[in-house]
Amino acid sequence: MLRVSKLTDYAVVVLSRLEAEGGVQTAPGLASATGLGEPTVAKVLKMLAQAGLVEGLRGARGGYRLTRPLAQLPLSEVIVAIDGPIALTACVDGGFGLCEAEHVCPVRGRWDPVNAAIRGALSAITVAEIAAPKGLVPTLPPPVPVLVAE
Amino acid sequence: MLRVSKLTDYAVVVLSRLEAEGGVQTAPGLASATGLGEPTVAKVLKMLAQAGLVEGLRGARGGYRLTRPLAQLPLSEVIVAIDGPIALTACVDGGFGLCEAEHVCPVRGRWDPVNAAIRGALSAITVAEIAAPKGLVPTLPPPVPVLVAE
DNA sequence: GCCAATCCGGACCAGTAAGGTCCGGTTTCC
DNA sequence: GGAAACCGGACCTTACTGGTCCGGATTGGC
Repeated sequence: MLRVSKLTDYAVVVLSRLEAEGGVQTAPGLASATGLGEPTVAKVLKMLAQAGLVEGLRGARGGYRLTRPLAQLPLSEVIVAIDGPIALTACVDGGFGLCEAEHVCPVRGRWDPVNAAIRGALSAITVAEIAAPKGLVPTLPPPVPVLVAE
Repeated sequence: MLRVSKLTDYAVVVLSRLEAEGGVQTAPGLASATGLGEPTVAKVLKMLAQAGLVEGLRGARGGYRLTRPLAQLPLSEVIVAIDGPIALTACVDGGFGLCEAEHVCPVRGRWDPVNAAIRGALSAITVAEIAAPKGLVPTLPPPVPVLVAE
């Protein structure tokens, strides 16, 4: 656990491609460019558009466009857009203790500082940093298939 | 997403109780003290024992004991003990790109710095900090049941 | 003015993993 | 010798992710 969803991973890839190419690009185009499934890419784009990280242009000749350069886009925003609010535990955030069974629920940990620390760490990293440091490297040289220790 | 499992939450509660009371305590005792299910508490304790965060004493008059004060126990260790290694995405860590389909997998993001940042943030927080800042507050005063906006 | 391309919003289903429980075995104290 | 407790699993149910698909709305081109 403590994972982000695959969609978030895809989002970074798509955003990276979006910036590398520049301009307006269609969902099918991005799908073939990234090698991901077309419906999946469309889903990711829709989520990013709802969050305002990309702009969707409808109609023929439509597509998606970045609203910000990736260097100004903290990773935390992408995660929030795809995975929802960053809260490590279920019953926190707002913290009125309104669990279903508040009087029974013994989990009175203060996870808020933890959440804040995670948010801080994730806000300090931009998508540009993890997308592709210097240009895209679509394929690595095939490594020697050594025996992988399980 | 980006959640830790409930077991991790329980672990913090159990550890907190373990330190508050001091000495050796049994799984059933901790269960009733925390209000959690007995098998669940036992499961958490077993995991913590395997990770060396608590010490299990077998036999009658057995139980569990802390191996370290909580102030010296970073939260990251608890998370690793319960949730496994901290790696936000599936195909990272070690990073030989040995996904099942490496030549197809377009996810070439560098998540390693992100993982490192998360680990750093989680290592800087001790269990003592989130467990119960000043003594246990087992029950909050019942808040006025205002209408909760959905 | 019609048609095609494209985004939009949702419903839908299969696979996986968390959450929680239970059982037999072993160790230790009374 | 018996009871109390830990140990190491297996087991099942539920929820959610991951991925696909469809009808509707919008816009540009012929």
